[in-house]
Amino acid sequence: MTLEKTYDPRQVEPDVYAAWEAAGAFVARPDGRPREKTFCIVIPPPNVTGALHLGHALNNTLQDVLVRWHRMRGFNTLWQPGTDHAGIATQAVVEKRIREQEGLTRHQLGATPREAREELVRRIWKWKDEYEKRILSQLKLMGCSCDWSRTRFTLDEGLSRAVRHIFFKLFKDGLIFRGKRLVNWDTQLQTAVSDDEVYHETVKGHFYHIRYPVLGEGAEGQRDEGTKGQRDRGAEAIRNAGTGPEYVVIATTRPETMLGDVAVAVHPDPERAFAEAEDKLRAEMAGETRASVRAELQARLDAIAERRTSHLPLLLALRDMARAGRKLLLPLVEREIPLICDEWANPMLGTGCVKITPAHDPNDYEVGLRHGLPMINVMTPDGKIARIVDADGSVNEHGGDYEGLEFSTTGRKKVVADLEARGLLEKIEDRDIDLAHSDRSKTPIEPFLSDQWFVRTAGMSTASLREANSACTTDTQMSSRREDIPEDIREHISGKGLAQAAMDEVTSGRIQVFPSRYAKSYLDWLGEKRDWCISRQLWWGHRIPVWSKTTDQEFMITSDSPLGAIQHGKKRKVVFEIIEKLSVQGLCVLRRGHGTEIDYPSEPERQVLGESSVCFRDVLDSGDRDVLEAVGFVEDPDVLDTWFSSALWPFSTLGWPDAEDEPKPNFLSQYYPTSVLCTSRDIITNWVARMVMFGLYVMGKKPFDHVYIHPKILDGRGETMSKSKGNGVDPVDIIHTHGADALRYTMADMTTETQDIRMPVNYVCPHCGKLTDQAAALKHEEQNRKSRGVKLERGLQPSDVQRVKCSHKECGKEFATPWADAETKEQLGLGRETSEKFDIGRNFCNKLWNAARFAFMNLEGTPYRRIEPSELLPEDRWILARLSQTCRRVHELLSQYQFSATVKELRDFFWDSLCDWYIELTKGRRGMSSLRDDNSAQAEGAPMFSRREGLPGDDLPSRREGIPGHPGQVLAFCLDQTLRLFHPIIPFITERLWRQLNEIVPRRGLPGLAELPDPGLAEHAGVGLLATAAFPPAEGYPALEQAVGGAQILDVFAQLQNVVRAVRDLRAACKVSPKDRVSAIVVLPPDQVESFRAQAHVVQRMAGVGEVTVVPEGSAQASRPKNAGSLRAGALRVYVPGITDDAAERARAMKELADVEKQIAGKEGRLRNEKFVANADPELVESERRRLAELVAQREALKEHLAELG
RNA sequence: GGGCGAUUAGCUCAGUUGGUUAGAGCGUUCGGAUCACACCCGAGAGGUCGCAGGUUCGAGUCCUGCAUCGCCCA
Repeated sequence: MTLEKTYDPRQVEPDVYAAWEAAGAFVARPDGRPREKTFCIVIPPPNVTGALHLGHALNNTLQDVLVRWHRMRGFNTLWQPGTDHAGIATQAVVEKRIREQEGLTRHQLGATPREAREELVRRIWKWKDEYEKRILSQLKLMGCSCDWSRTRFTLDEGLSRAVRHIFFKLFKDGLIFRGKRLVNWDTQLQTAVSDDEVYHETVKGHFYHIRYPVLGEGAEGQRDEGTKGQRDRGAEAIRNAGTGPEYVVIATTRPETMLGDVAVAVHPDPERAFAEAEDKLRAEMAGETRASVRAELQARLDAIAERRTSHLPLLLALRDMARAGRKLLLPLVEREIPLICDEWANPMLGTGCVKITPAHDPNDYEVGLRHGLPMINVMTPDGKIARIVDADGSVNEHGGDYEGLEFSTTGRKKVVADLEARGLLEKIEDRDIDLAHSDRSKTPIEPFLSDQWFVRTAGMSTASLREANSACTTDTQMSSRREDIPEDIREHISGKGLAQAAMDEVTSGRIQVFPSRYAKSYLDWLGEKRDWCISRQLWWGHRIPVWSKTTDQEFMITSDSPLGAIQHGKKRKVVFEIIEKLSVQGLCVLRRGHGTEIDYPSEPERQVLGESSVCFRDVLDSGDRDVLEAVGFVEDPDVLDTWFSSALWPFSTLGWPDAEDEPKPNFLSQYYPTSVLCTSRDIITNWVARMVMFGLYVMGKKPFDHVYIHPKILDGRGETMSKSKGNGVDPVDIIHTHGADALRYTMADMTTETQDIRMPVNYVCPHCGKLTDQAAALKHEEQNRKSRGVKLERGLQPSDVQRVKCSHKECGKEFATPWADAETKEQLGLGRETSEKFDIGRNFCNKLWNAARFAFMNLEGTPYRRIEPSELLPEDRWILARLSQTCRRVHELLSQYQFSATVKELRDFFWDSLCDWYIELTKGRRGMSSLRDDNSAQAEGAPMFSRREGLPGDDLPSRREGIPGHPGQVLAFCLDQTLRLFHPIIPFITERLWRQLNEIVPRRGLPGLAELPDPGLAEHAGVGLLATAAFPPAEGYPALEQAVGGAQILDVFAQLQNVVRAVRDLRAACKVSPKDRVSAIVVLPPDQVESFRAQAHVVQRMAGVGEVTVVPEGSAQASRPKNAGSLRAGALRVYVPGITDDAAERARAMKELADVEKQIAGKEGRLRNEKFVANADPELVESERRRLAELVAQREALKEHLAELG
């Protein structure tokens, strides 16, 4: 079986992966091995919205490196794979497709709401099946060594059960509640979206200044006299105002929200606010020297002074009016609203007064809570103006004019027009507005007051906790499962709060974060202990397992007996029975009173008017549903936030809750807590923090020991790659152009501790094969479109572009991008995406392939016998010392997640040391007899690795006698170790080469120095795969290192390398042809002469030197011959006679002299400095002196040399 | 507004607790069809380490301020 000259991944990867799978190499089995020898990673489940891009390729490459490394180290290893349903993202993508292809909304997919919902969900499952398949195949093509038999999906039955169980537990423990909250509302998708699904964009808008008439003192009384409804009530109010201003002017960018105004606020102490602003500016001024900045500060001070005159008196007057309880008349809807004092009103901005619309603005919402104001919602879920009600719930008689208009478009227009008609619009200013948009629908977000479910993450007092547990649960029949976690831990966690518990894991070091700086964002976020809104108004996801009913007078729940006390007329018995029956499976009841506050769980005996909710741990059968519905319970229509199920991933995938009842060891007991979570920084809060909270809460143990945060992949323009953005590059495209190992090698090589990795993207022209830069192509296309008059709101994304012109002049043909439709691809040819970056990996693989190929050509028949250290040549000793050192470093670096440094270390060993020096040196060696068995039929004395006659050095006396040593054994050993060390990073090629190595040199190692298990024997148990072979030891090979002279041989060889490089430099500078041999005279201290003779062949072979003469310093031959180049390396001097290009040699020597003098100057300066000599480490001072002496000697030699050159 | 990070060769990035002449890969220049590899081999050029101060015998590294860019949170 011979190897191709160039490595072709396509001929290797499929077979290798098939071999791994056939052998079950990735299948994990719980075997009770201790924690120290168990390694588990749960994959951050890719969402099924779309295919994976290079960001995922990075994420999964690094995980696979860690997993394979541990598997080879003999750990019981599990990499748990799976995918995530990604509620909103996936639903949005599928809905969008249905809209585009069929022109239907999700509500139109069925005759009834239930049918529509079922149809949409059915279609999303279809989508999911398609993309899950694609994603799993992408992971396999990358070489990921997951245990595929354990693949999970967040909506699987098992995982859904886990979701219901934890929801139930949280509900029962009083950590889940329902409340009205202001949320980010996507009016198109009609759902709340979380903050991280919102992006902000500055748009051109207006600042509307509106007059709100002030009602006269006692105006409230007048209202009762029946003037309500009078058309010109506003004008009347002004007349009634009597003293003080007639209007209050407020400014707003969203005038339509005024329909929901419930107050106008003014600062409680405007005087102080002015003073504080001025103090702050003066303080800045005091520390400032730059004139321009001072001028600017002064201008701002002047502006405040002016404002003091223009605005302050009015603001003070308004403040006093607010204190006096004066009211305003909200125009259009003619609602009386109070003037209030609140610090939210900024006296420095606009008019200094601010309208308060708690149901439509987050800040106003806070003000509303502070002042106990009503919250009037004036928008419908689909973004229209709602039926306007007033604070008491009565329908506002003027609201009809507006109801049904589009909220922020036609509604705004009419509001503004009507205000203008009434003379209440003072002015309109242009203004840039920061507007929140939904990432999913790209439409503006409206703050919206709605019912949502929350998880409480802050702590509760022990008392309220106990009450919560006793008041609301009926867990008489609960399984014994909860006892697995001691009650005090449960209580402790609930008591201090989930967030605090999760923070403590990190601050205590029980969970370590790499790089450590990311611990801060985790702690900062959790420190806010905000309630987590877990409901989403979607159809795709885990249905919230709660049924609710609005109660009336007859329907009562009391805490002492939640089962028996539900009364509902005649149906009482039925309800009792169903609830009792369900309670066996687990049930609890949450009481909730009126309004927005949660009436829970105090006042146990109070009659409740409002809503009762029942939570079920298990799925209801249809009979139970019917009964519940018959008595008026309604299933909650919402689904859970996707992160809720993701937060369970580390234990739900391992079989919780069922596994708790199974015999041990099982997957849960063996692999939880997992070892490391490997992800990118943008989901530290959404995901990592929540996994820790839920892991502690449910399992009583952290979910992982380490969190490793890797960089993000940016495209050529510096934008992060993302599925929804449309700039993701498919790793399969890279595998197509470069191979999976090249992809992985490059990924690992680029993974430093920085936060981002720039990845310029190219298209491969299908016509000429050359590359076209994507960023440039996009820019070009943008200009094209602009010149055609197309308006672009945002820059083009790769997914916006279907066709691109090859940027090479001689080609210039158009081709289709991966985002084009099938027809265009067919017509123009597909220009795949790739990146030149991956050439690094491809080139590396080819080098490895060829080095192995060379070795295989020469290693046939390599013996396996004991080697005495004295038989080894310097290069043998050196490469073995290097190998041992490399093993150690690789372990150190990988255990610190230093992937780039690991690759660099390995590359240096393999390419620079093994290929460029060691393998080159074996080419000059004879020694068939020692390479092969003595009784081998091969003739002795022939060159070992080269068929070429007359190599330089062949004529040396020692050569003819044959050089001792066992290069075959050493080389086979080094190659074996290299393949093992590289396997986690580039598994395919190493597996393939190792297979061949096993055929050619089945028994290898250095008996007596470093033993290796026989690949055919114990460690492989008949499998014979590198994927399950032993990784080189963490401590390297200490005995071997000692035998070959350890650190000393590294120094000796480094000096030899310097000599070789110096001679090569001289040859190149003086244009000596590579074909020509030169001779060399090496002058060195007498005591080193003998040992250097044993190394001379290195200089000969590596520097193209024919004859080496070694002479002691001071001897007759030690002076420089005529026409000789002169070089120096440490204590050693080299003359190379026969350099005929004097000018070149002079230039080279001059340059070297300048270099040396520069160094001398530096050292002299430093040593002349008494403080340096006094303060610096004495060893450092001494070495500086030594070095200076060497440099001075070198300078003298160079000067002499130059003088002779003339 | 608060936090985190970045700024080092033409490009992409390393640079450990401060200490030889600041490194690598790519690109570039010169030389090389050599017999494992031209996806290769050998040699070279290329940097006042973003700016301004400070600490120190000594600063790419530590401190302060500024500038530009990116991300996260308000």
